Amino acid sequence: MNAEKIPDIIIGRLPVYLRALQRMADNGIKTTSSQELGEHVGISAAQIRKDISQFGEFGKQGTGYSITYLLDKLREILKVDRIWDVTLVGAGDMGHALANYQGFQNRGFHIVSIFDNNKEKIGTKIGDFTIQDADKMIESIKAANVKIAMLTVPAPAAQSVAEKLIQAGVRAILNYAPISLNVPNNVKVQYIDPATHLQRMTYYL
Amino acid sequence: MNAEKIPDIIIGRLPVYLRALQRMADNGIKTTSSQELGEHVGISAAQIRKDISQFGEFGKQGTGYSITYLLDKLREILKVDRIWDVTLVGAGDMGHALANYQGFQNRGFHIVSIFDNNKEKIGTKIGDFTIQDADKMIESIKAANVKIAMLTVPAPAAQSVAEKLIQAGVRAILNYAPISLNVPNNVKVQYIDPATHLQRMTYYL
DNA sequence: TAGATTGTTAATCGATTAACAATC
DNA sequence: TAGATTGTTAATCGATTAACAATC
Repeated sequence: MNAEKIPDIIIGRLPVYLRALQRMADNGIKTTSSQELGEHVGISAAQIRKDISQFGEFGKQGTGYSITYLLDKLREILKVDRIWDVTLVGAGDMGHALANYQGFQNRGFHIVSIFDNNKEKIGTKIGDFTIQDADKMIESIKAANVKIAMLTVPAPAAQSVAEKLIQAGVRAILNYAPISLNVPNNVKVQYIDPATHLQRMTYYL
Repeated sequence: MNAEKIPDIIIGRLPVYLRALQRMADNGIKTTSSQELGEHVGISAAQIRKDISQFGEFGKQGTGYSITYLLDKLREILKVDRIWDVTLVGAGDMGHALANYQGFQNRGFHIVSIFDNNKEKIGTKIGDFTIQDADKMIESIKAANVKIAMLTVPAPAAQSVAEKLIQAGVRAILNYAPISLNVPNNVKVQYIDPATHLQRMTYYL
């Protein structure tokens, strides 16, 4: 792997490649080309080759890329060649949906705890999980050394909960609350807000 | 408004500005500056001024932007100064969460129908909605002239459902299925895949 | 060998930032 | 008037594309 700094925009495309390759592998395909992969993900072949070549020479002239080999490499680069523990804060509808989501396990993630501050929810179960008291969140996350959180609390609570998560050692937050979070440089945030995503499309209608 | 083509990357930031401004307005704030707004959303003041100025001169030197005026203008530009009908396809956990989501109404969207192909779900209710038979989807969407869909079906079904939606006149798809969709140029897609979003952050951990 | 496709370079294209005159 | 902040220009920075030698 290259020691130079890799632009964030490239890192952002790798999971898309990974997902498409995983799907090809599931379909029993052994080999692909930058051309073919590009058609699947809607990105130019040149860009895919350039992105991948930032990390090494993973292809072969004339034949393209071995899918399983490239999958291994991409997983290694993205550090999803392991299973990350994830905590979920906010046991509303969205929290329930994420807790029941089957797509995490084989993509590198495993939910280990769920927190809420609603006294009526605390102690009840979602699937195998017992909803825990948000007051115990910091110590519990610290003790379990969890670095990733999904945040599905109401917008007015999101910033203060995020600060507690960071205090507890969390370094990556998937934020479902419809609000921009203020976090230090060493903490990453990804935003999922359906209304915002829809508003990115209405302009073109 | 300017007649030149506005880059997609700028359009993508406007909903973020809109959301932050809406929040300021809710807090009773009347005026803001590019500097202040930038601190809220994590974008440089220069970029915010440049983005906004693509569409007109909405600020005043010395005082900044009137929040309600800028809100109106951004809503107009993004075409969310109206309510868009949205259909929801896939009545799983994620579909339920979206159906119950309270955040659409005051941001320009209104769910009008829910479809699924599971015979046991068809006819049952989610909130006020009766789940409809996916076999009736095309004609129903056509008749109602719905242009926006949220897709929460399993990955293997997503492409073929998307094609039916497009055939029915849908031009914007919010895709929750973990797969890249192949669509014509006149159709917009936004992707929400929690695992992909998480994988964009693990690289940095 | 002939054909295919990579990895990489150079050229192009586009986005961001810095700076400041204009002006409220 | 003095101070603040916009809108815009020019400079910088970064990303994408086209092209092709290398090579499987």
